[in-house]
Amino acid sequence: MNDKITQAIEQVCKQLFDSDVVVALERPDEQFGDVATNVAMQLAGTLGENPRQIAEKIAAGLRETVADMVDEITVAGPGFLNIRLSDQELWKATQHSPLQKYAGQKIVAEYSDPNPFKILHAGHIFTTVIGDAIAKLLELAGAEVHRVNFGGDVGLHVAKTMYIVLQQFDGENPTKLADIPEEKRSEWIADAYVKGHAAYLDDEAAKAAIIELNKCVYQLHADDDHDSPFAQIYWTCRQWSYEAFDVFYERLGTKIEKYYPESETTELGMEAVTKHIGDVFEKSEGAIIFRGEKYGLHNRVFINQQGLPTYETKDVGLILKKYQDYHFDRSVVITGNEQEQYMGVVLKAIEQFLPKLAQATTYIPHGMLKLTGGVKMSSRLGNIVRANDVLDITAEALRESGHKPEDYMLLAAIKYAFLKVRLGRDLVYDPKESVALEGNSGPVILYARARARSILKKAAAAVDTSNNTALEANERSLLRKITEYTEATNKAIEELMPHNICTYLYELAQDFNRFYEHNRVLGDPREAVRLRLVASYADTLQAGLQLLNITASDEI
RNA sequence: GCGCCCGUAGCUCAGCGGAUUAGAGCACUGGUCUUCGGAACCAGGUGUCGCAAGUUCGAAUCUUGCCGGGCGCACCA
Repeated sequence: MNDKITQAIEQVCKQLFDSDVVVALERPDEQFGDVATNVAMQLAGTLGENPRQIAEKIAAGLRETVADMVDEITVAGPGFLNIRLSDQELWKATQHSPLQKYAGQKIVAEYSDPNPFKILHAGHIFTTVIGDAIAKLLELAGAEVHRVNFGGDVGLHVAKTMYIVLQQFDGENPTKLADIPEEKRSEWIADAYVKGHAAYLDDEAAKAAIIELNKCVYQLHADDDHDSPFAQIYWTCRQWSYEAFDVFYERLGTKIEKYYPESETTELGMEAVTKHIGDVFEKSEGAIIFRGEKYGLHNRVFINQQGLPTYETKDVGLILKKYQDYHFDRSVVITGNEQEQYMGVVLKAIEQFLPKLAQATTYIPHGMLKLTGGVKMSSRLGNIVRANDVLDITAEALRESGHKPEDYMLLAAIKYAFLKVRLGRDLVYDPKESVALEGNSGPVILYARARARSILKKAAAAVDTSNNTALEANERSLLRKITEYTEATNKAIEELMPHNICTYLYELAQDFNRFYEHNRVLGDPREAVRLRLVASYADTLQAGLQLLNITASDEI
């Protein structure tokens, strides 16, 4: 619909002024019309004419070419061109056709990134929900999306965990693994990490032992060792971590199709970095570094003094590995913004020897998750808020408000709360507010949808889809709001920011509530048309919720 | 010290260059309705849009400086 109007305006401008302006349509205040454009003001500069006069000329031309689609075309203010569509065109506009910005593209979306040998913390649930919503947006825009994550199965944190495990097992005794009950595995690993981390900080001997273990873990991978007692413990613990991730993702309603462990990216990374010592990387104090300061960035170590790859090199390997596996058109990487500058350095380094891969990468940083009261959650400290804690405090909030903490409601509350603020901002999470039955919350949207579905179920009349019934002003107003879904999703796609969807859904629900309060549907002479409105409204809410990966229910 | 991000009503946030009064929700106050799911609707009012300059016909929105907060700055991830 908008395409036709846009084309018509461009055509008229071409005919009248021989101008090739690109027309951008906006959504004006309702009193002015359904769509508007400021082309006349743009043209005024180049043509040296009064923008209002230009607008009048364009309006006259348009009245000829799009007469069948519009009710009224007016000129207002400094030269805005306002167009009021016909009812039929508005109905057509409820058939949403999202911007196909990524049509036919294969996109690898990396997010969540939990580390095996550690526990999932609150930040992971946040980043996973955000990553999921972005993946959904990419799919809506026509992409084939592959969801992957990246986690450290080698490195100091692994050595810290293994140090305590070995202590508890009285050495390399894999048979002791059987003593750990299945349901206690992730807690047990988490606990070992926390203790290992503390030992590393407090105890010099432990620190030395952990550094040694770190090398052992790298060696284990180099040797492809699956048989030694040490290796058996290592691989089993890694597997247990991955199983815990599977459970977590399933509960959140997502599926990560591939877990990239760092161990599988080190070789490719080392190869690439080593190959470019001299032209891209350089030696410094016994390490191999990238001199980011040449580009206004930080210098970073890629291979440390012991000859081991740092995270930087593993990330270089990761992008190569992803490309080997998928031959993607675009790689989207989503992480917390504390890594933003780090990422800048890695991408700049990659740009030096693989410019195409760097250009095909979209990095999306998001903010930090905080609890009400401003408590920040750290992944390094032992006293962290765990991912499950977030689910638990939300369940508790539901109970306190007198509701069953069913998962669909729990997740709707959490996901919506996480997604409703502009991407990039820190989020202050208030579980009470997230489950609130009023205000801009997930449960409110769920309820709004359930209510609309209930009306439709009770309806006796057939829905009037004829376009023969002229709409009343308040009906038309609601319909207009429903058609805005397309703009909301397009904006979300364009910016890759899901909060646009939340903002819109809430506005829509508010508008509907107002309409519904003052207009009867069932039993009213206008029931048939109004049912069509209610159905369209319910469908729109449903589409929006799906985009946010929120599951709705008809019975609440 | 340098760099990146952020600063909008008491609180949580939209708005991120255009239509002379900057919007929601929460909280607070009053009202409507024997309610198609009342988890509703209506009314009531607060803001030097951190501060100051600049660009523009026009700035919460762009630029610069300052103030305040968060994060990052070499062998952790």
